[in-house]
Amino acid sequence: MSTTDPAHLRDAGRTRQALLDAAGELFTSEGYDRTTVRAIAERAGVNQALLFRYFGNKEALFARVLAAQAMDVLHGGPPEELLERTLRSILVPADADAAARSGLFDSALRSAGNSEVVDALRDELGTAYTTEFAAIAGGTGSDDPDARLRAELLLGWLLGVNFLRNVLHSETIRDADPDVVVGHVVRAAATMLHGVRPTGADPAVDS
Amino acid sequence: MSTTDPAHLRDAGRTRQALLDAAGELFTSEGYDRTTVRAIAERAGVNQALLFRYFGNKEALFARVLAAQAMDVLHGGPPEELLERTLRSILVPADADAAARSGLFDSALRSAGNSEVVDALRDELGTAYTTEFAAIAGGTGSDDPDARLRAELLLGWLLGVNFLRNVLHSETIRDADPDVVVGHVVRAAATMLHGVRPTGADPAVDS
DNA sequence: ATTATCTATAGATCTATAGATAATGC
DNA sequence: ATTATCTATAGATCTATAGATAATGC
Repeated sequence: MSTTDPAHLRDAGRTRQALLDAAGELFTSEGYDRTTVRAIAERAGVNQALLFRYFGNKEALFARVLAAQAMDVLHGGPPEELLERTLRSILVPADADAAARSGLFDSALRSAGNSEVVDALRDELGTAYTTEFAAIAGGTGSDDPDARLRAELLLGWLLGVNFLRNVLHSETIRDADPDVVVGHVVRAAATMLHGVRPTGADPAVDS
Repeated sequence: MSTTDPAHLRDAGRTRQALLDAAGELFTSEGYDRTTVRAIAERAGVNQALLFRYFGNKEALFARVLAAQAMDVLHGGPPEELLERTLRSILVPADADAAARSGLFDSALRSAGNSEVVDALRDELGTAYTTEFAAIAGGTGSDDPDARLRAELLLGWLLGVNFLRNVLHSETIRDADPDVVVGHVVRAAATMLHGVRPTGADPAVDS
């Protein structure tokens, strides 16, 4: 790892990034309130005062983390695959990146940030997701209120499944075959999104 | 209200209940961490030291609140109606009771109680819910792993929708017709729970 | 006399800042 | 000389307890 690299002992950019990474991991696993600035600095391997130097305060750092992670997921691929892609990143947080990414939800979820900054940001992210889903649900126009509703219900599902999997560490979901989980959700989502029941033609009917 | 009733100025049972009620409301709206024992006592209209006298500590009080609310929902009606019933209590928290009830989710969700007591309790409640759903999903036996998985995915959906509605205060969900929301979710859930697509016979196909 | 309630405070956090120190870049 | 980093601490919480006070029940 780069932590032991003596060539970067005094690098503002690296320190900043280390703080962002550490904050992302801790906010994800502990939630906003239980993550102390001291813990973030310790994990980042830097002095606690630097957090304030680079981000001003704890909430501003949180907002940065949230925004960065959200954009990562949203622009990780084509919209049609957003559901499956997000779901898989929730189910199989193989690498540290993926785990951090799914942390977007947890962070938003478990933080009760009352600050206007954080609230506004959270609204913005929620809207971005919903709009993306609504585009799929409603075809072209996302101005169909029902399409928007169905999109939001879907977002809710992702939030909840992620919560069960990555916060409560549900054994049932952890031990399940991701393909099976994705199958269940995608099938049910199709029912809801397109208002269509899959034509009986598909060969894989369970049991 | 009874707060002004001079006949109950010095009633241990009433004080205890007032603390439970106040704690339920605050844990729901603020989460565990942001709810201070002082705030609970103030809302209950009693001295802050009494909370410790009657419940020992903050976490024990939280566990009490969580257990009480969970049992309320689980035993609020027949199992077949659990999904719709829970969903409606999430969507239309008409009275204070219903709002408090849906708070079960929020409380569990937003608290990151690391205490073994709270963790154990949360596991227990999750299992109770999942078992109830699994019974519907898998017919008689809830030992079918896939039935259990589908049940848990459903629980996750409820968690997420409740989070959007009652924590993030989503306008889209708040303004939607509860019957429509229930319709979407129940239809999609049926697809997943019974592995069956609804026979085309039903008259209400959207648009 | 018993017990519900209140006052006052100990002790342990946690965020944030002020000011000193030391490593880099010119 | 500039700026990244560290030390030390102020100031504001928050949980929990010890001990005093006052209302009830016999």
